[in-house]
Amino acid sequence: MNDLQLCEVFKALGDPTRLGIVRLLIGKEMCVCEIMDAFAKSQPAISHHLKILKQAGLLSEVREGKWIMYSLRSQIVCDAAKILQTFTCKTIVRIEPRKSCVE
Amino acid sequence: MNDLQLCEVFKALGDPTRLGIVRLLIGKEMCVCEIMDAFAKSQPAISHHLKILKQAGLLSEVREGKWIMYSLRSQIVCDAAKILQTFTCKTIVRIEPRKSCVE
DNA sequence: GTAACATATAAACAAATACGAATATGTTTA
DNA sequence: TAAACATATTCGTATTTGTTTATATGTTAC
Repeated sequence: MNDLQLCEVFKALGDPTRLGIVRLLIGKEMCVCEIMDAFAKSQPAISHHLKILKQAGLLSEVREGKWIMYSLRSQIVCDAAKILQTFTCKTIVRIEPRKSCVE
Repeated sequence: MNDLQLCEVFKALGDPTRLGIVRLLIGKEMCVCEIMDAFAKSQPAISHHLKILKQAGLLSEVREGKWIMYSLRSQIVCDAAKILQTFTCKTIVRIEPRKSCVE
């Protein structure tokens, strides 16, 4: 996953409704009407958020008759979490302001 | 960290410039002029992004003379990464569409 | 003190985003 | 076939966001 994709994942997760949808989908798949019931949002609004999550690679969908079942793509979540972990570094290397700042 | 704070962290990371700033600050602190040099952005633009990252809890700042040194708050990054990890779940629990969808 | 430097803030604006209403598409059932 | 249902798409609007220009604030050097 490159930084642009990672960024898209974070942007997708950076909305309360979408973070809620992701939480809702942990460990199970759900159809749109079920997801809708969890939020005070219109059906097109939910559809819109699902599209953004899907484009970020966070969701996959499978049609089952009348319904379209959405589920979390755990691998993507896991990848993003792992990369975020690598941002953690306990040792702070104190450096001086660069020359051009000082001169 | 509650979901709203988590959301704010993800939103902050969901911009290429800000993700770049965070990457830049891994393991070291830097002043604004140094951070500026890494991006083709104006000083106010960088200041703005730093503010958003700071508000999300991702950065801390310390003034040192003329300069203000920014550094990553690893604990916040670590917390967010851990929560994201908990979203990962290998077992998909297949459930049927709820009654009100079917009737 | 004043000048130069580092950074923040304000104002203005274009672009992106979230949303609802209306409509379209695809599926099932009768 | 038509009707009902589940979901997506389009469109218009209000809001948010990223940006630049101009200005303000705080610090150091002279």
